[in-house]
Amino acid sequence: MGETTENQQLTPEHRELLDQILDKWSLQVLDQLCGQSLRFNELRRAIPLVTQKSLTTTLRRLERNGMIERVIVGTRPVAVEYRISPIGNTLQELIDALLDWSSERLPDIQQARARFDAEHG
Amino acid sequence: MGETTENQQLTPEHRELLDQILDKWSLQVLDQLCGQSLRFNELRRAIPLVTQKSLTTTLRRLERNGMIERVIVGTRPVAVEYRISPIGNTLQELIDALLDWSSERLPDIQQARARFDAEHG
DNA sequence: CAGTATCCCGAATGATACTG
DNA sequence: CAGTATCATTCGGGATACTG
Repeated sequence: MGETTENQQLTPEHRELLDQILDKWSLQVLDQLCGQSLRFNELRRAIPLVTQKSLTTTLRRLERNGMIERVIVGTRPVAVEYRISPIGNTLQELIDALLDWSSERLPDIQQARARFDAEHG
Repeated sequence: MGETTENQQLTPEHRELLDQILDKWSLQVLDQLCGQSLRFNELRRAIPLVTQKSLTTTLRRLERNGMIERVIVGTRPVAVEYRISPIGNTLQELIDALLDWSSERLPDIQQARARFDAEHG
């Protein structure tokens, strides 16, 4: 606390990365894969409103960034399991922190929204 | 560690909130307002590529969610200062943690990307 | 200065059909 | 089952012009 806390700069590179792993669907996928492996259609059922295409895109991007791992189970038809990776696991803690934060602050935020909506049209 | 860590659920309400404050422009605005008040055009100049419209939209949404405060300085023409709010300040720590995380993990992630890109087309 | 109001286009998303 | 391919659509963002 006595030190000047050295804040990181938000470079384009960081921003791009965070954009790719903190977006709407990615958060829900990572949330689902927290602690359990799931197959494509299991994920699809677990995440309301996601389309096949959006889910595929999201999974590919998360895999490309090393956040999740795609494991092919060579059964007939063929099964694919998705699970969190070691890197992704380190991100989980931060996402949990964000969820804790939003749980804690949501009442204040809803109040702020109500006040804003009342003051403006 | 001995306890089962009780993970928060990512409800639609939480997801919507995080979507509104962790998006591309919001992160950059919050980053800029960390530790200093800035005016509209100062923000605009500080954030490359942002348009007037996108900046306005972002600022309104952050204000509505109680993350920033809009202070009208009643000079002639009129000046408006934007600054981080108390709630927004609690979010700053988490954003800093995300930036630290991405700085730390970026090499691994770039390696994962290279491997993915090599294995796929 | 700090916006609002329009128009408009391209990227992202959805719907549908098909495949290893 | 786990996708890919294609087409249709929407919608956020950009460009531009105007205002308190």
